[in-house]
Amino acid sequence: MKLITRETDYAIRILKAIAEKPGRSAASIELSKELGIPVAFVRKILQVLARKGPLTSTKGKGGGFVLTTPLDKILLVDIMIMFQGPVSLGDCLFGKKLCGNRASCSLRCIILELEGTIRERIKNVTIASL
Amino acid sequence: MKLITRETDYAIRILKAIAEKPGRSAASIELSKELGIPVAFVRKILQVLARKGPLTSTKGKGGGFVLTTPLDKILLVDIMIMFQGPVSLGDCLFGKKLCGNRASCSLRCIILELEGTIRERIKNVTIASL
DNA sequence: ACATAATAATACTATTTTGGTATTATTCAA
DNA sequence: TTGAATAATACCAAAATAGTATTATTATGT
Repeated sequence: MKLITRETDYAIRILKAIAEKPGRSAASIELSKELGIPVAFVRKILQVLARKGPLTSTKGKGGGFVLTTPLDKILLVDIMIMFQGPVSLGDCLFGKKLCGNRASCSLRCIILELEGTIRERIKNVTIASL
Repeated sequence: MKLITRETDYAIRILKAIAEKPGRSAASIELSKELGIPVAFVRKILQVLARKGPLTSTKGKGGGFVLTTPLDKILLVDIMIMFQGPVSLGDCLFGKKLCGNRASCSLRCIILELEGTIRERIKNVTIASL
């Protein structure tokens, strides 16, 4: 079981790589080579980051991606949410039904409690700190 | 993302159902009907429980499964391990390689720390308590 | 203006994990 | 000795994750 998925991990690496090139824009091919991630996949991730997140893109020759937010203002959780959805341990096993005694289901309580612990722990973790 | 998987959940229900029939053995069809889980799947789970765990089976007519350990001596973790493997949040994204700076990778540290928290929290949870 | 080098958008394919089924062999007891 | 049960194992299906390919659009240098 994975707390962070491959895409999230790549996204973090990509953000860090871009941050190392201040003042200019990073092209997907460049990032691909540098990080050893397939170009097409890098692009896919860059698109998500540009649409929902802390990058802007410029098209055309000499174009590429630029950070709009410094790494120490980008939260890990937000990247996780972009690529994996909200942090949750309880992802409904049964889509609400079947378990009639959900409210009193102590296993569920434990899971929710642990979920809270995780959320709390990573709440303030920035990309810069990684 | 799920802390416990469907099989684990079913296994717990099955154990509890069997415990409610003390002194006699429970047949898979009976459990299937009672819990609304497909027979074949119940059997598969029962087999694992009988092989690695806290059940014995008797074959032939009137056979079925019987608890060999009371529910308050069966740990949730052990059931989880049977059906999902060891509790872990870091399941290798890259099979050891790629991330050269693993030792100092602070994300990994956070994940391992949280993993420890989870382990600690569920360490003593028994099936009886659920 | 136009060609070209870049990204944008999206749809598709592949792999892995999880969930579930089916089939055949074995065992026990009436 | 036969039939009702489990044992064992191999198979199939759906969903999630990982990755690719294809086509459209945009911007810039000449």
